[in-house]
Amino acid sequence: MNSTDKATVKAPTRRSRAVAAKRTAILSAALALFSQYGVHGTSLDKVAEGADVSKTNLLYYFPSKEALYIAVLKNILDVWLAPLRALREDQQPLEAIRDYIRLKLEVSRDHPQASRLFCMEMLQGAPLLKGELEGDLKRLVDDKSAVIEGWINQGKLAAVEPHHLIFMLWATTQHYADFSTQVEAVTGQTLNDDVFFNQTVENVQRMVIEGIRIRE
Amino acid sequence: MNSTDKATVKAPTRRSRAVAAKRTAILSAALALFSQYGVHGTSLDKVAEGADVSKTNLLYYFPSKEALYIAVLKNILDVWLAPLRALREDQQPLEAIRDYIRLKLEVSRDHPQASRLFCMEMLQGAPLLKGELEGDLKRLVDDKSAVIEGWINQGKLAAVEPHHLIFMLWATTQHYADFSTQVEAVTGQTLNDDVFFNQTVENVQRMVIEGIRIRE
DNA sequence: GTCTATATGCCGATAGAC
DNA sequence: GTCTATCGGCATATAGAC
Repeated sequence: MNSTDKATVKAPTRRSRAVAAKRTAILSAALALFSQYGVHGTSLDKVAEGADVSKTNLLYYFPSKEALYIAVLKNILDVWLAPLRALREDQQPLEAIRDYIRLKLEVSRDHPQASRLFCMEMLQGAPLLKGELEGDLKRLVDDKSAVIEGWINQGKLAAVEPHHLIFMLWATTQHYADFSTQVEAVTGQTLNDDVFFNQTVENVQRMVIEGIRIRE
Repeated sequence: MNSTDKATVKAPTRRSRAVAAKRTAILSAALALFSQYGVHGTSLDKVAEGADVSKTNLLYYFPSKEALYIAVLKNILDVWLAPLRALREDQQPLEAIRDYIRLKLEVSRDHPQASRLFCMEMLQGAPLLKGELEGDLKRLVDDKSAVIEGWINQGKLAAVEPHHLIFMLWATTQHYADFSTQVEAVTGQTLNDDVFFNQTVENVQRMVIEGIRIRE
């Protein structure tokens, strides 16, 4: 900590802002590289270069590569979970799910690196996130499963296992970020193309919604 | 996966069989490690140890780490694509898709490492598979899209973009292999559990099928 | 085909001046 | 906080004997 300035804690000084900016620059460069080459495939040299700082300086802000990686993961977890947090029982279920799909596809379009890094961590068994998964995430999913269960009991939704519905929502929306290379190879298009984005939103919404709608 | 080595075209001697066995042992150990730790996170030492050969010996069979990685990828591509290849227009569409989902979930259960390594490669932009993706895979997907299009034109399937339906099938089924850590953290169960496996098959089938069924 | 020994390069992290 | 210099370790790959 900076002992020369007692006001550091309250009002951010010019210096502390510069420090914060450097931290975010490093985190951003790390996310870009980790998500493409993996943690082991990325050297601190490259991260430093991407953030325009020296490697030694980087290690001043983050004491080790693992510490940096954990910081990156913590940063993106919120973005990733935000759409699910937004699900609430007082909404109309089909509208809520329609909204969720659009939101999550926006995340896939606007934060593909976060999505991919998260996926990569999961593939490896989530050694650094296992705690969060079994704690916070499980609670969140249990909570939202109860919401879905409620909708089903009110006859507003077809009887499906809530967990599997949540997995389907996750899988179908993330796919466009995580497998964007494949999507592009096959369709020749990207979510960044507005027409393709809207077509994707509508198709995913329709298939999922029709699959869980109640019919008379 | 269980394909025998074709290096010796005529009569396989005892020696050539031993050689083939070593190659597959190395490929198998490499798949297990690469899919968990990534290529960069795995040393040839560990692969050699896993295959019970010396590192120098391993490098006799595969001249470099990259050559080994490519060999592993080529091996699993077929397994991964087999279910899609099985889609044929003369089938009843809903039956065909129901079968596809079960087949692909069996792959997720029985070859999770292949699924994960494939996913990992995709996340990184598929530098070594891009050629295959834009060639063979694109042709296969175009072909199967035409099949789906045919079903739609015959009024046997709801009007959806075939590509998005294929992506949905891929995404929902692979999820249980690629994100098995998360699935297990949330549900406490695995596809290896027969009850959970069947529940998964039924739920995915129902949600997807209901989403694309034609109703009067 | 299989081994021992080793060349060679990179990378994470530390020491210490300023 | 930032720099230069460097240590120590590990990993890929090769050389050469058997």
